[in-house]
Amino acid sequence: MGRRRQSVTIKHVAADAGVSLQTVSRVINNEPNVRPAMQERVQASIDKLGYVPSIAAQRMSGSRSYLILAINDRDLTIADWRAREGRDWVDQMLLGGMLTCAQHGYRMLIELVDTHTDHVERELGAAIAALQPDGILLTPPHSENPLITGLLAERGIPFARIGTTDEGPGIAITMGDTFNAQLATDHLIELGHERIGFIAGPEDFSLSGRRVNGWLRAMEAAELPTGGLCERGDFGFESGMVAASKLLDLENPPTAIIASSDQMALATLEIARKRGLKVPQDLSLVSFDNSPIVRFTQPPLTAVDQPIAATTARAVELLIEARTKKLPEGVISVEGELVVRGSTARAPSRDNG
Amino acid sequence: MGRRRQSVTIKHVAADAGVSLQTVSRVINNEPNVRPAMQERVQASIDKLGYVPSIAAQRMSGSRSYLILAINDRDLTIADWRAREGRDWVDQMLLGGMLTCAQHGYRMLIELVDTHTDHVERELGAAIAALQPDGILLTPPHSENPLITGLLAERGIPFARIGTTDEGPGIAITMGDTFNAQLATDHLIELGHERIGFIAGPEDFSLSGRRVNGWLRAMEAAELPTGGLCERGDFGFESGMVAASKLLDLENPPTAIIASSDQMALATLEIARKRGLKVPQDLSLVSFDNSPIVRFTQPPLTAVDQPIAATTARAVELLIEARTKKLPEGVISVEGELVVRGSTARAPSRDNG
DNA sequence: CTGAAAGCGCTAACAT
DNA sequence: ATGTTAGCGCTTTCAG
Repeated sequence: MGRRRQSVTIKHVAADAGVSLQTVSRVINNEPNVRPAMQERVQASIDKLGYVPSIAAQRMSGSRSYLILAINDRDLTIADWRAREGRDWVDQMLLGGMLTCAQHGYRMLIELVDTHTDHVERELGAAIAALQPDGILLTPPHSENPLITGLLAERGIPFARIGTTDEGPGIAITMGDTFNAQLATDHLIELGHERIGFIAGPEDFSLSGRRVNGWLRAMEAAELPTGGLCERGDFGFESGMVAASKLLDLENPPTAIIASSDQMALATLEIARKRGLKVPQDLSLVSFDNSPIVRFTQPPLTAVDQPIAATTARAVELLIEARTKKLPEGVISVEGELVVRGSTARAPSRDNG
Repeated sequence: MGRRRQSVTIKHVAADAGVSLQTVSRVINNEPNVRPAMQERVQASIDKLGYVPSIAAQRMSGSRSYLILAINDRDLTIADWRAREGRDWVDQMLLGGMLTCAQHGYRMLIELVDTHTDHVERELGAAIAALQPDGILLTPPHSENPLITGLLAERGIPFARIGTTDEGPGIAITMGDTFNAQLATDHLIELGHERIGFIAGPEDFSLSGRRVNGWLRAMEAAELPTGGLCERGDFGFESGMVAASKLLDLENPPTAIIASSDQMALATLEIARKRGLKVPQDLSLVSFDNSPIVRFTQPPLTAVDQPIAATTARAVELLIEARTKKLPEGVISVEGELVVRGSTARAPSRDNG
């Protein structure tokens, strides 16, 4: 209704402290060329009046908007929310992103954007024009969409590409997929497993390939065979069933399986149960998301924890720093860790097989 | 870095269409007094240039900020995020709130605020001053904090109080706690249960009382006893263990228990297991959140689904309407529903007891 | 080091 | 029905 104007503005502070607007502005923004005594006097007025600058006005005058935009895929995100299966990707992003933003006086805003339509650019362009964010966080699959990265680069908006190792403009930051897969594989190798199967994710997610590489690397380092031991799924349950079946149908089936997603791990668990294979006695199983549900299965799953919060936090920091420092070149990797639960155990002794 | 100015402004559109800024503004805001032909001409220029108004500028000139602020309790929210136990309250709020906001050209922004400190007012005041939101969504326990509701009322910012029936300024909107508890109780009564225990939530959450009332009402309507059948917990697991034990220690113990939270339901399940009571054969159990985890227990729990998304969506709608229409008086209730799973069954026949 | 002036993009209020 | 003017709160010039 009635136009709500700012209750306390920079003018009030200036008047109270008996200085010019400019000096107040300098104090707010921690700029140099303010004598300590002056700085204190102004700060006292700010505190006294409870003054907080209007972000809109700051943005208007060509300064920052103090807004970081996190762009998520609309369909995937809404599907997760509706499914209510405990996938907490968004929460973890908020945990890492919001808190880091808050530390620097920024806010994080989530924006859902369709990848699959031809008006990605329009949707994104509109969000940028309306909000004028100081930085943008791109999550898969957006982080590998050249239409998007191109647009952002062109407009000169700092952005981070989460979950990709592609070269290009903006900060590339991954969750250590290769490293994490090695971690999981090494864990199984240490438990004496020699035939370790891997259920990969879909090819259009580059992280799928990196995870396969990590597994390959660890297997090769241990001089273990990999031939025929890698099947590909699409991250979903059904595809996991198919892949797990194929692996267990092998003449010489694996004694351990690493699945690239929680759903595919759940599917593997289901297939094992159907075949009378006990987990972990007969088959060890490692999941590749550490989403909440994997703790509630029987047995709870050993899982690679994707450091979503830490990665998001780091990305936000870099984005905020981008205003002053130069963005780092190359790929940044925030490594995950393995959470060992009940689904992995020593390999069954060979004579039992 | 370089001040990033709007690429296409209202000026460009005005020039392109050969009209005044004001006319463009009128078209953007769907205001009257624009001839259809003119409206079309301007819209054509807008589309052609891909113009999107700057929210900052709109807000600056005393118009809307197109921002809805959702205020959540900092400690509780962060604890949930860190625990990674699948509690998806925030996600459901986003699902209902963000999508509804988007339909109206608004954005929803989450802000974490400490309830327990003495500077609640400062924190909230700062958020308001910085963001100048058009509406605010208050979740428990903030929705019942008079310091907050008072501040908001004073500043004349439209706000919704979610999960409360308290009188006062702002829109009060509940998730049908009384109704939902009745629903759960009626379900058990229909299954032939006559002794139905209830584990209430803590007293400082008003919804705890409303849920108890729903249970009482249903029991009384069926002329069933309630004496000694209500224990109180604090929503947490431990308290659920204590409460469930007390109920099952009764001389004439209940054959069914309704727990006011998922954690307390899980605790009841655990206590039942320890005592060799089979769920649902010996004891039926209903949970009062429908958070993701209750689907992964053995057996999966029958649960009251809290319509968080629907409630948030409704609240956002009302907040946006508040600009033009008057806010509704009284309490709005968005009712939930019962999701029947494997933890409820016919009451054990009396001669077996 | 501090201040004064100009302007960001938009809309409310007032013309016409 | 359309155009003009003034100003929102702040920062960036540019002067002192």
